[in-house]
Amino acid sequence: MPSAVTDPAATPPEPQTGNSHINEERLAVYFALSEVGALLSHAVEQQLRRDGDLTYVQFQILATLGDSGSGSLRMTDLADRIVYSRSGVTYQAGRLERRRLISRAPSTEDERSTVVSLTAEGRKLLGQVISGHTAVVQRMLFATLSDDDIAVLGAILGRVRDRMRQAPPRSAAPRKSRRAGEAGH
Amino acid sequence: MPSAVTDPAATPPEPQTGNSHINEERLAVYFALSEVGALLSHAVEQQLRRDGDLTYVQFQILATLGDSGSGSLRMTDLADRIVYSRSGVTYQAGRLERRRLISRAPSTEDERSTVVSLTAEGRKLLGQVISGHTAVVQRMLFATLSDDDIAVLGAILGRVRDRMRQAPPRSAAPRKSRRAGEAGH
DNA sequence: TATTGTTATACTCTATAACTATA
DNA sequence: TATAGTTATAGAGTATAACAATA
Repeated sequence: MPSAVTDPAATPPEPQTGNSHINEERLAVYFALSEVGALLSHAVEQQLRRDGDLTYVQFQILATLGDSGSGSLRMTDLADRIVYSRSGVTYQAGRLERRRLISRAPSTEDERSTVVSLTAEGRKLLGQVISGHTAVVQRMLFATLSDDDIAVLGAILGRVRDRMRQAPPRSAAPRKSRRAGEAGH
Repeated sequence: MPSAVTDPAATPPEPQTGNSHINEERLAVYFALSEVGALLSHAVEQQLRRDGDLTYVQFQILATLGDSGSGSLRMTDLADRIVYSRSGVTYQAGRLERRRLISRAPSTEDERSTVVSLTAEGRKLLGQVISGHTAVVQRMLFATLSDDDIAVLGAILGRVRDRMRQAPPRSAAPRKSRRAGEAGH
């Protein structure tokens, strides 16, 4: 990672109160987190592709369906759960449907809606893929750590995650409102 | 995150020796790490786009050049540093060159090579963007944590990262050799 | 009128291989 | 022959808006 980030000429003009600002140690932690996240997601994506020829989003769709008791969801609800745009879900659902991993049918209750369902084939593939998924995570992430490490890591990351979820997207100027279409990365 | 991952029918058939396998707590830690990584990188990408209309890869290119004393690198060296395919770097360099943030010129030493250089404009933009970059990381990641937390987190993640770097891509069957073309996500 | 989902369009990015030129 | 870089091609994914059907 470039150390240009620590260039004094480039640091923000905030008051340096000692522990309120980025320093070398914090940068190193940030880079470590970035790299671990990137390596882990890369490994997971490789595994998903190898074991099921699935992208991460496609896996998310199958897993979300598999997780919903009935195995079925409306397109909109699916999009909301995985935080993805509707047209994006339509596109991905089209690909999964071609492979017979899901099926789509109009809802009987509300004829505007489309209900997506996991097929038997889709459920089977999901089971196969999840097993490799957990194996990768165990090998890449947990094999290195003691139970204490895991507990501490979980406590810290849980706190950061909760804070991030609340954090407004900007310091000032709250956005008009969050639109579904913005969600798709 | 779907709990289908914890479905007993889907767990790998490994011996459950107590601390060698994924359990609920570990899954929660994995999900927290994934979510923190995703939220952080999403926030960083938003910031880069907002403050400089740059993608992360483009920022990496500028930062890597800015970090190299001279502000210049060969295309191949640049590709190696940011772990990206050559044709991908050619494509991104084309975009950055159109915006006059970098320039390309044939090398005088080896006429096969192209030397990429940060322009004054590119250096200026880099400085502007980095300041927002560190601010985002401070706000999203470190504002929540004590100095102790940061130290512990750094120690654990550093260990995981070192291990991940060594880890062979598969359990068995080592690949023929790592090709540059594979690196570009 | 609002909502659900699809489609059309255009653009970005990636992967692969072919290609030019220099060494 | 090998290396450096570009280009051509095709495909995946995304964002936007327009659209038809239903509520």
